[in-house]
Amino acid sequence: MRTTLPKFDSVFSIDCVIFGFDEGELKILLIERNEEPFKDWWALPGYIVEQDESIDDAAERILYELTGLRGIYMDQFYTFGDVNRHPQGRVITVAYYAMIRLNGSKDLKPISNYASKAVWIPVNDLPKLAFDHEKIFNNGFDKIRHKISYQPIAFELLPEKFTLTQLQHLYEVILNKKLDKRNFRKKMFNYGILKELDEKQKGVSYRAAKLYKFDKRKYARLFQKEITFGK
Amino acid sequence: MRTTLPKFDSVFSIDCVIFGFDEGELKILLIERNEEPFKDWWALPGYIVEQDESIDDAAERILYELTGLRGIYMDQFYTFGDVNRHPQGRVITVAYYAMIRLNGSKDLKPISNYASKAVWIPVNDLPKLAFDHEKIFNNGFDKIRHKISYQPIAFELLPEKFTLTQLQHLYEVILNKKLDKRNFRKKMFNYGILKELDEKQKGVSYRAAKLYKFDKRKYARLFQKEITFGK
DNA sequence: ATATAATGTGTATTATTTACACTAAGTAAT
DNA sequence: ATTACTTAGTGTAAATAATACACATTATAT
Repeated sequence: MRTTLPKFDSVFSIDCVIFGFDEGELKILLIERNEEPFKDWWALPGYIVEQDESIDDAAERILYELTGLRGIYMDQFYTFGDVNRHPQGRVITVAYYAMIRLNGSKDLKPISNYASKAVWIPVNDLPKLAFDHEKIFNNGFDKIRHKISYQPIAFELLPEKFTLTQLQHLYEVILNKKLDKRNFRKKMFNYGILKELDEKQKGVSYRAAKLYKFDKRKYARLFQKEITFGK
Repeated sequence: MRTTLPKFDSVFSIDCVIFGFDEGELKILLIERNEEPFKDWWALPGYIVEQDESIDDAAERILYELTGLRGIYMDQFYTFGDVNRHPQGRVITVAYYAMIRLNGSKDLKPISNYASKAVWIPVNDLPKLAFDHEKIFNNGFDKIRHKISYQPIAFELLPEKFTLTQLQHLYEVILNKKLDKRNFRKKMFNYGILKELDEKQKGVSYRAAKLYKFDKRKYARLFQKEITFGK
């Protein structure tokens, strides 16, 4: 009977699907790999978990190394553990998604050296990816599509102040579906998590829309219950 | 720059929350551990993933070793990767839940030797568990509670033929909530995934209820769409 | 002033969810 | 065979949520 842990060549890594919403397009952050295997391929940002860090910490670190951002909304969504998913050995990867506010920010210079660059690429225009990263991306995209229909995570992708049209466009992009303006607004107002501001859009060449903020307190209260199954 | 995988003492394991429904109670299968650490403690069935098996395969193997069953509904739900969750080294664990039909079957003799026994224990009456297994269980329970509200996974727990009252009791136990009989039936019939049989319950000391079967084909059709967000 | 382009608003219809209580059928005991 | 018991099985009205659908308003630009 085994009383100590076995030692075989196994490691675990983190891969991140980092979503951003910019100029009406949903994008993810991809890196160009700077090391073998798949050197020079596009890939999801990810790396091996250090021995003394939790997987959540590793996910945050990787995000930080690539974007310089901390305290971002991240969720673990699935772990990929097929035997041959990594050509150099047994590597299982825990996948996270993150959502960040882009605000028209440019491509980033990664702090890490495992990536030669990091670029925002529209989800509808992704290149071939290293490893099983396409599968990981698809799985992550499905997850946020599902989640957005019962939790308004969309706010994480928008600037602090946003218009309802921007919010609707984001929903449309994620759900890949046109929505009705009046019904959409009714639904959002009914959630009661929008704070109307005394402010309007600026710099647009047409009628400026009202700006709104997201009310985190009410949000938290609303989605504690989450699941409803009446009497 | 690193070009090969690092080798430090890391392994990954699988833990399973195996649900069963028996005599109106929701239960999970626990083992009594037969090896250190936590020898003689209660724990979730789980073990280290072999080098040449995928994590999904490992989950199925572990379930098989404990129950003798194959082809059971299983879903990966979360990966736990805190640094110190295992006293002997760095072990992350990928958690799965499974649902099996109990049919009043007795406790099982495990085929494996890492467990001295395996016992069905009501979820409302769990002992202290080894490692972080309480956290894992709670997380898994939350997941099925969530999932049952949009996919009728409850059928996986019931015998092939069941009464509506049994089905309702199962929902009530999982949701921890009384449901209204008429509304519940209406809802279930509306799904259109119940096949009414020409048969009744036997061996009960009161009016026997009609038996139903679950229509897998209609189920699959119904839950392909899954998410709805109207026009 | 005028054209332009997006904002912002209401109502009727339908479907879904909820609340609620009694009769019917079979079993068991006498 | 009657009776008592226990669970099965059923309908309707009210409230809420979801859907379909079109035009006047407002700010900007010329």
